[in-house]
Amino acid sequence: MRFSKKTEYALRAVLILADHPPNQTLQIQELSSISGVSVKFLEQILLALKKEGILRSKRGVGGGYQLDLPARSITLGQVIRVMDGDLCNLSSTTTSHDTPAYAGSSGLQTRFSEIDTQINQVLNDTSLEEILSMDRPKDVLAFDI
Amino acid sequence: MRFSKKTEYALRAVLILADHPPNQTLQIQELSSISGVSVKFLEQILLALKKEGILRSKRGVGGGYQLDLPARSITLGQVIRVMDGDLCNLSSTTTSHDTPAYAGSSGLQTRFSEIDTQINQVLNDTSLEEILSMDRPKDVLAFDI
DNA sequence: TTATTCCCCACCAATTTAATCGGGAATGAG
DNA sequence: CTCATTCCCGATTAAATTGGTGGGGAATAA
Repeated sequence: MRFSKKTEYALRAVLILADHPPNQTLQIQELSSISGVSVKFLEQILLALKKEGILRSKRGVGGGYQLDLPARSITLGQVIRVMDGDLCNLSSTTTSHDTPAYAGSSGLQTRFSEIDTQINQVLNDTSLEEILSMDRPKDVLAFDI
Repeated sequence: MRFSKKTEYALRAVLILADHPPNQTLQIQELSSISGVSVKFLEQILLALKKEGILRSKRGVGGGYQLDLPARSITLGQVIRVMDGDLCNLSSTTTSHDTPAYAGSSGLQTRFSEIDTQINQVLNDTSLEEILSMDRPKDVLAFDI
């Protein structure tokens, strides 16, 4: 059980955007060279993120992408969910008529849904801003002056 | 991000075995019809579980499979790990030479490793017995007499 | 009206997942 | 001993998903 490349690339992209001034747009070409993801593949990802209201974009000269919300209020959970859908899902794999005994142990369902909730709590509680500040804790440096 | 069929079927199988008297063996044919999983596919799964010491088996007439440990001391984590390997790994998705800026935000790594720990705690803390008692809480009924 | 930049959909290749097939080896009954 | 039974095991195949490409269309602003 791991995260897909798409999810990983999406996280790279939004972190790059979060690391730039909020009213500056970045073109897909720039995002591509910074993140190391091909323009065409990134395109799919950015469009999906846009459709979900995480990014906004502008066409034509001087256009590009930017976050549609402050980095403080975009969470890992939101981004991941756009790309990968539900986390920790067991029941979605069972088809409609396929319900023999033990196909869906309700106890099992319950446990997995609890786990799902826990994961989501952590992911929905971590903002892009928080990730950035973990990467370069400049606040801490202030104390060294 | 979801669990594979193999994992799901493995969980079905061990729950069925956990729901039978500990010293009774079930043949693969029975497990197949109860769980709704084909004999041949189930075979792969049971052999993997056996190799990891979760099941034991006996060949010939009257043979079959049974848990190699009490249901109380087999956890969801053990079963899932046999089928799917590591849970929730992000760092493994980045290849060696592929490390441009933002490829590995250390803050992101840290957060994901925290999440991984949390998931494992829940999964390693839930036994088959516990799942069964969630499915049919007969202890609760005793109070109604 | 034209260069620029995002938008959209279809396609392809590689990998992984799901499942099947055809025997082989241990076990115990007779 | 031999034979039915039941697990063991590797190879193969089919379907689905993932990762990635390509080509053209639509908005925007100079």
